[in-house]
Amino acid sequence: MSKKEALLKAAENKVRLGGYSNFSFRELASEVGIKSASVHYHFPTKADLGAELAHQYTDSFLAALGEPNELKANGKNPIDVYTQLFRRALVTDKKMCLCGLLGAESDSLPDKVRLEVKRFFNQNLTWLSAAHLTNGEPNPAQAAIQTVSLLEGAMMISKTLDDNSYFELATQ
Amino acid sequence: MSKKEALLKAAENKVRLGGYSNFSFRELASEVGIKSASVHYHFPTKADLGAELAHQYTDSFLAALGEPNELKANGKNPIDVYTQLFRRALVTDKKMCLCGLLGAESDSLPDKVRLEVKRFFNQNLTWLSAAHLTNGEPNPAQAAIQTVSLLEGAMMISKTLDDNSYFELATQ
DNA sequence: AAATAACTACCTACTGGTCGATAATTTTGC
DNA sequence: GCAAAATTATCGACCAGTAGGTAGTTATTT
Repeated sequence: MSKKEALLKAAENKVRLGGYSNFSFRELASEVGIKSASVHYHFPTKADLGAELAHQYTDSFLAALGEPNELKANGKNPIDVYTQLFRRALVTDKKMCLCGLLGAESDSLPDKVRLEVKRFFNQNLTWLSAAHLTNGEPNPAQAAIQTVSLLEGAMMISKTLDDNSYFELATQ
Repeated sequence: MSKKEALLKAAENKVRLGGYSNFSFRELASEVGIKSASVHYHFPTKADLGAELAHQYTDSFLAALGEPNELKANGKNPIDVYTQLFRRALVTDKKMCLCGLLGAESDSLPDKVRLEVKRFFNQNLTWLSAAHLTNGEPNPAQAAIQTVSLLEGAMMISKTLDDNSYFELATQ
C-alpha cells in the first residue's frame, strides 16, 4: 500500500468515527510514518484529501454492490445485498457510513467535499431506484429514498446506543 | 434571555450545522457579547456545555410532543405529530436534529455528551413505542425504531442534497 | 535532467483552559 | 438597619497544544 493509500485509509477510519474535523494532517502523517508537511505533497489541502476520500468511498461502495439487474438475474434480491453492505459496515467495521456522517455535517464542509457527498447519495438513489424497479415496486423512487434513509438512520442510532439489535430490528 | 441561555442557543445553532467541533468558546462568547473566559464561568468545560445542550434539547423535544395517548384522545395520530416535529426542524430551522448529528459522531464525543445523546434516543424510542401501541401496531418496538431511523436518515439526506422533497417522499 | 517523495523549520491562527482581579449584587450576623 | 461576607458574572492576560499551510532543501528514482 502506497503512502497515499495509507493516508486515505487512516483518514477514512478517523472520519467514520468522528467526522471531517476528526482527523488532522499531523495524526495521519504519524500513523503512516511520514511528516505532516509531506501529506501536502499528496493532498494540497485538507479539502482535497476529504474530497478524494469521499469520491473513492463512493466508487468502491458502488463497485461492491454490483449491478441490480445482474444480482436479480443471479437469484439475489438487490435490496438485501444493499442492506448487507450497510450491516457489514456497522457490524464488521464498527463504524458509521462515511457519507452518512459527512452528510450530517454537510453544512460546514468545504464545497468540494460536500459535492462528493452529494454524489454518493445521488448515485445510491439511482442504484436503489433501479433495484426496486427490478423488484416490481410500484414507486421505485420513493422506495429508494426510504431504503437509504432507514439504513442510514438505523446505523446511526445503533452506533449511538451501542446495540446492533436496533439495526436488525429496523431492517427486519 | 440570560447570557447562559444565549450561549446554549448559539451553541445549538452551530452544532446542528456542523457537529460538536463546530463551535468554540471564543465564537459563542463573541456572539453573546462576553469574553471566552467568562463562558467557563457558566460551563466549566466544553463537555459540560455540550452535555447540558443535549439534555435541554431532549427535554424540550419531548415536551413539544406531548403524551401519545392524549394526542390520540384529541383525534391526532401521534406519529404524524412526531413526523411534523422533524419536518419543522428541517423546513423552518433548516438544520439537522441536534442529536442526529451528535449521534453520528458519538464515537468521538466526551462521555457525558454521548450519554445525553443516548438518553435522547432511548426516550424517543419509548415515546414512539407508546405511540405505535395506541395506533394498534402489532410490533410497536419495531415500528418505533423504523420511524425514528427513517426520519433521521431522510432529514440528513434532504439536507445533504439540499432538497426537502426527499423528506416528503420518504415520509409520505 | 526531471519527476517523485520525502524532509526540517517555520508561520499565523485558533483551541480549551487557568489565573487573579474587579465590580455589582445578595445574603448573613450583630 | 447596617456593615461584613459571600456570591455572581464578568474581565484581561496568559498558557501549552494543535491546526492547516508554506518555503526551501535533500535524496531517490526514472
